[in-house]
Amino acid sequence: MSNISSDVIRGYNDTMILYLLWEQPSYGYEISKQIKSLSEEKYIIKETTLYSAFTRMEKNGYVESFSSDENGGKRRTYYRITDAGRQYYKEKCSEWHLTKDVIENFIRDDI
Amino acid sequence: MSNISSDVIRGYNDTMILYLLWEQPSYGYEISKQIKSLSEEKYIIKETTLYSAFTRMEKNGYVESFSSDENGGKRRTYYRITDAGRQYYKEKCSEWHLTKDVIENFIRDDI
DNA sequence: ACATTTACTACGACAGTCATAGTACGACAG
DNA sequence: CTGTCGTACTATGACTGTCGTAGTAAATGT
Repeated sequence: MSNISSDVIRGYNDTMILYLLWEQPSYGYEISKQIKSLSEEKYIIKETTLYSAFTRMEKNGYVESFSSDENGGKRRTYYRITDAGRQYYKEKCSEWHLTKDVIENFIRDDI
Repeated sequence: MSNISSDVIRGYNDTMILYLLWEQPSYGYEISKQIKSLSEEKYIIKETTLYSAFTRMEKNGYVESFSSDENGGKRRTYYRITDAGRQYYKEKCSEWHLTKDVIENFIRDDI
């Protein structure tokens, strides 16, 4: 039974996160659950990977964080995608098509 | 202009190499040129990456090496895919389909 | 009341890639 | 016959993203 290896997805975690932030800000735990459900449980991002992605992307200016000044509920750190982040996401999307085409030249379906 | 980032392909270098070894043994320089041409110049594997992949895969039993006892020409180290290597390659192929499906849930084409 | 879920943070290890550098042989041009 | 280019590697060390492990702490469920 072959599983998703993280080496494969490496470099697309950021993309997945940005996809989910595209419409509205969100925070770690929610993102992680959305990745799980959108991928039909096939990919579960590790917590450390996720949070370090946030930190990295904030440093790169792809997201910005703000605290929930709530009104009950736990304190959370929300992340909002920036324009640079949207740009980066778009680049990753077109890169994806390229990459997919390249890799598929090396995949056999007939074995 | 978006380029193939090696982070994406990371974890598929081995697969590409094994694909090329499937029919007959080959050696570093040739493999590297085949990857370049099969990918239509879109992906050029770094020499160090390639040779360290060979070493790793030999250690893992996916390939075995032998020297060309040639007959003129330069001395080369050839690699031959093993049964374990074929098995591994097949697993990577089915993993690829899974991975592709997962990632595509996070790619927008309409932006 | 106690366990589980939520929501993180810290730290260090590891693997694969990459930049850089160097070796060495053969072919071919001028 | 000398120098450059293409071939065919090896060595070393840095870097990046992921992951294992651990710990904290508030909120929610039973």
